[in-house]
Amino acid sequence: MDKKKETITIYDVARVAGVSMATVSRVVNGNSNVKPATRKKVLGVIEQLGYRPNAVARGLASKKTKTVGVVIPDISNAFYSEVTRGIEDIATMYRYNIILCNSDLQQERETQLIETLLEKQVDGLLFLGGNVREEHLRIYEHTNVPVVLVATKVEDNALPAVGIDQHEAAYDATVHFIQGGHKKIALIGGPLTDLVKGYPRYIGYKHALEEHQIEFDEHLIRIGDYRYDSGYQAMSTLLSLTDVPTSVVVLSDEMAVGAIHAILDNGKKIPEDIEVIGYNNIPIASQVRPLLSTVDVPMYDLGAVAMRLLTKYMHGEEVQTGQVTLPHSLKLRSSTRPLGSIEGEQS
Amino acid sequence: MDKKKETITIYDVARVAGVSMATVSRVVNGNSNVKPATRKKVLGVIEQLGYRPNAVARGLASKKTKTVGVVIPDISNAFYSEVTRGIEDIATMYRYNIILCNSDLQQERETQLIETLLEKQVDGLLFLGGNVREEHLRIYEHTNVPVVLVATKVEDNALPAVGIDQHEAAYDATVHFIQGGHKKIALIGGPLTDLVKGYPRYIGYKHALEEHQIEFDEHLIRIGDYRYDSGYQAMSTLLSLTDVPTSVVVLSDEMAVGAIHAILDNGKKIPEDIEVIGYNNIPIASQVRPLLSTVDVPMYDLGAVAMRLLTKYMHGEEVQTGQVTLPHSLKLRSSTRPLGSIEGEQS
DNA sequence: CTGTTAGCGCTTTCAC
DNA sequence: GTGAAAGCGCTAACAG
Repeated sequence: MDKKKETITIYDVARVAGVSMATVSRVVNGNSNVKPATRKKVLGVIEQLGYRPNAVARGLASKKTKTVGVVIPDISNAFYSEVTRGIEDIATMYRYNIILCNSDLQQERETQLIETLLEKQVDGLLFLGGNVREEHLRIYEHTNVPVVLVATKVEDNALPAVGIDQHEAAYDATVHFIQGGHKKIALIGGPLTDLVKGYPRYIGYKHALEEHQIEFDEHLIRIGDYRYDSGYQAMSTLLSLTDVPTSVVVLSDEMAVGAIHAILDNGKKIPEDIEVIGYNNIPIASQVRPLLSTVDVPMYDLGAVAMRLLTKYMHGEEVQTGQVTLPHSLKLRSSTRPLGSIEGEQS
Repeated sequence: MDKKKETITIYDVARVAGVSMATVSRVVNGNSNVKPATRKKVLGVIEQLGYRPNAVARGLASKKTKTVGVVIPDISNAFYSEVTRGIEDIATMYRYNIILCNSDLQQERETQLIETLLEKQVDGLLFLGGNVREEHLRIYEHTNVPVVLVATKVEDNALPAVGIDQHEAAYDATVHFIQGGHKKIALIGGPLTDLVKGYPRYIGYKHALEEHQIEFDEHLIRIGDYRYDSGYQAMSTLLSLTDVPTSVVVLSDEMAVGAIHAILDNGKKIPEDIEVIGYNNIPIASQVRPLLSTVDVPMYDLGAVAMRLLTKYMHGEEVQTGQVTLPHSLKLRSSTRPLGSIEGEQS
């Protein structure tokens, strides 16, 4: 029997089972007020007819879609895909579906995606990375859909957010080198106009130097786009300095791997000649030689906590705006020397 | 004025603009049969009220959601995320939205996701990688929703699919080594029970040897799970052979990078001592030292072509079942020696 | 060009 | 426990 073509509805099930639509609806939704015998009969008919509930109709009638929208800047970025894993696991647990959308780092597309998601009547929205702009805020203001930011934040903490302390993480990485006796510590960072990552991390680096009376030297600063090539480029120019740095804090693992290769291609040794520390601890950090020391960011947890927060929010619980800060740590591998093994090569 | 709380509908717009719902619907949907003046007025009211069309209601009424579901085995796999890019670009072009779902390689979840997507009334379905099982086929049989497979296929070519010739690609890689004078060519592959990738690639390798009268040696075969660690492991055991291979075909780039590191950690040189060739040409292939030679698979195009095919299918055009095969090639970098530079070290 | 009128398939009071 | 009936917000004939 070919079940193609004819869509079978709750009405069909009701008719065949000899009950009302309401009853069928009750058993489909696990409502307890149904006599076991009736339930069994209905379930049988559902099976027999191959009935599949229409989520669109349900969404319209109940004004709930059990769906949350996730806007992600770049799906091929390991950081975000790991965060997404955390989101998905918790969403599955609470029986929410995810609509994952890729903004591809384009602002226009970002706004458009949020609009589309709202049109689709998602019950909640997770916005990852990227900059939250005026435009977004205006959209959020005019909707009742709960929004949680992940790995980004907004001025005035107007929205709930989950992230780490970017300033402190960069500070910690820099201090590690200072404690190792380094004086010439270079930085390969992100655009300083990026108020979420680039700038606060830069300031963290700077503060570390200041607090330890190390002179800040702007020649040791390079700005990349967080990707491999820019890390390679940046490191290459650093290597051409007359006074080559003895260590470098790189504010993304991908750039750090690029930097490592630039150093290696230059004939220098890691960590003997130059030590490198990355940021995020994505898989590639342990798939490169030497193994990359890096700031360990709890990516999965970022997603999981955010999704958990969102479920509370969607269920009407009060949710604080402002950031929930998750802990980070330093994951030391072989692109840095163990502390205590300092030789005297930095003047 | 706070637009929160009250949902404003097409009816509100109609009332304020002094027209009928039908007219509002027409302008929202870009129907040309509206007097410019009327259109303008309606548009004004929409703007003023901040009206946002309800896609759920529209979906119910029109029986079209302009949404396609994409089931992907692993979002953190670079291969699939690149394919997804291709899908997204074409989808955007044809004004379709994407619901991206991650099955996490779990079969049960795969089936469940397909069901959910169907409940959500997607207009089409793209199924990436993974094995298409009986269970799926049964679901597909009972629905009118067009399905296109990407980077996988099914027995009897029962469904339209887009992919490359796996057999030939592995064959080509192997032949490259044979032409380079190699006799001891190892293979790090995937499970032979995997009829989509593992097995056909293995057969491609085997055929290449056979056709060139090179003895097949099962000691040179290792099976991994396509990931870094398994590549490292596999290569390590290959390295401990009394008769170490002089070249190795690795059926995923991640495993290939693992293999490279195993070789390097073993103190051997690439490509001088051992040549390595990978598979897929994901970004990491050009972010490793030495740069990885690999089978260049048109990942983006796989996605783009599949999505294009699906749009045709959704628009009622006849679509052939069976695979559309896209071309692949060898991308030679520095983990292999240039052909013609053969020295005599293979006996 | 524009309005009227049925539904789309389901949930949800409100009765019984 | 179960049913009847009123929508949810929108589209799509059909009329005019």
